[in-house]
Amino acid sequence: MNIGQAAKASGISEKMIRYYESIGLIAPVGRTDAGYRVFSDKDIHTLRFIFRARSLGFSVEQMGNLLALWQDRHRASADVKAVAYAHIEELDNKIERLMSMRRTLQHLAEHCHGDHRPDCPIIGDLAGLADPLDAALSSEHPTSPESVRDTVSQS
Amino acid sequence: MNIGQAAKASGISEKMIRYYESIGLIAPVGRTDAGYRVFSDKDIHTLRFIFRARSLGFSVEQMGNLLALWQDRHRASADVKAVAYAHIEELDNKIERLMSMRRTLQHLAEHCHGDHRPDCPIIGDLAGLADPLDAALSSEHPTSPESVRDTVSQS
DNA sequence: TTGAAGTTTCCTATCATTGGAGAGTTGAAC
DNA sequence: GTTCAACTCTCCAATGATAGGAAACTTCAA
Repeated sequence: MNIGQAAKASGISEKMIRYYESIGLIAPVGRTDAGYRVFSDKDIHTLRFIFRARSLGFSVEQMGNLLALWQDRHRASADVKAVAYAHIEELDNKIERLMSMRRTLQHLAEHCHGDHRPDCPIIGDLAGLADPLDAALSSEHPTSPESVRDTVSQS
Repeated sequence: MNIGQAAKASGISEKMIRYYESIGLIAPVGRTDAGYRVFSDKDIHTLRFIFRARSLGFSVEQMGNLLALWQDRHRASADVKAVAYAHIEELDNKIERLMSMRRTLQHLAEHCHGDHRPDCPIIGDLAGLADPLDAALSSEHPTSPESVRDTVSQS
């Protein structure tokens, strides 16, 4: 099997297959006399393993660990589980960070008129107004850099 | 104000301030005769704006748009709102992708014995078994590359 | 005057991935 | 047999946001 077929069969691009080989995530595969890579069924299977692990968000380093565990007949499932839970925790952290951003932004956006007027609590928050919602709802002037700077330097 | 003080006051590292200047996100600031950057109150305020936008997950490009809107006294709040909602959608996509990974991984991990035995539905799933949970729960042999390959090539 | 701390620019690296250039190989049609 | 398209090879560069370091220069206080 050539690299093109291997890419199609595994879901991993040719570029990435070469890359994974270059960084040692996968062992160097066979070569023809002309230097073309030759992929065995086992190689393809390893690539599919990587494809699935990647789609679960595992990093290259974690995939290396998982591959090692996969190839270890005497592994303890507890070790695999530990890698999985460590990754779940990472995912949780990322999710929480994104959801926190989302909450803040949603809250600000909900209170933005969204019309032709310049006043906007979103800009107000970014500009660092103490209470961007109130400011936007009550102020008569837009929250542009100059006006904000004035406000700030006056305080 | 020197760059060190500006970094402390804004929460953005010196490195990143220079970077933001180099890519044109912020205009070049003043310089002393010796070439040291000099930050005005307004510059600091812009940096804080960027700091807050970044902490809400906006990309450099989006921050450029937001800065332009901020500096535009005649902006329509609808434009700001549109940028915000576009970003919320991006956040939603990222969150959903991560949560999907989390769900799958959690499901697999819950069914992993987590003991000294090698059988593990997590590895089984990565290896591409049709039903990794069943396979892991019922098989007598670990799901190592060779055994999987045999299984696959037999099918 | 000296020395530490601050600043400058420039180069490098990260992570995972994509793109391209230039050279060589394969395989099928003519 | 030649030709031509499709494929593959290696190497180099770029992405986006950030960090680290080197070498040279400036500032400021002791």
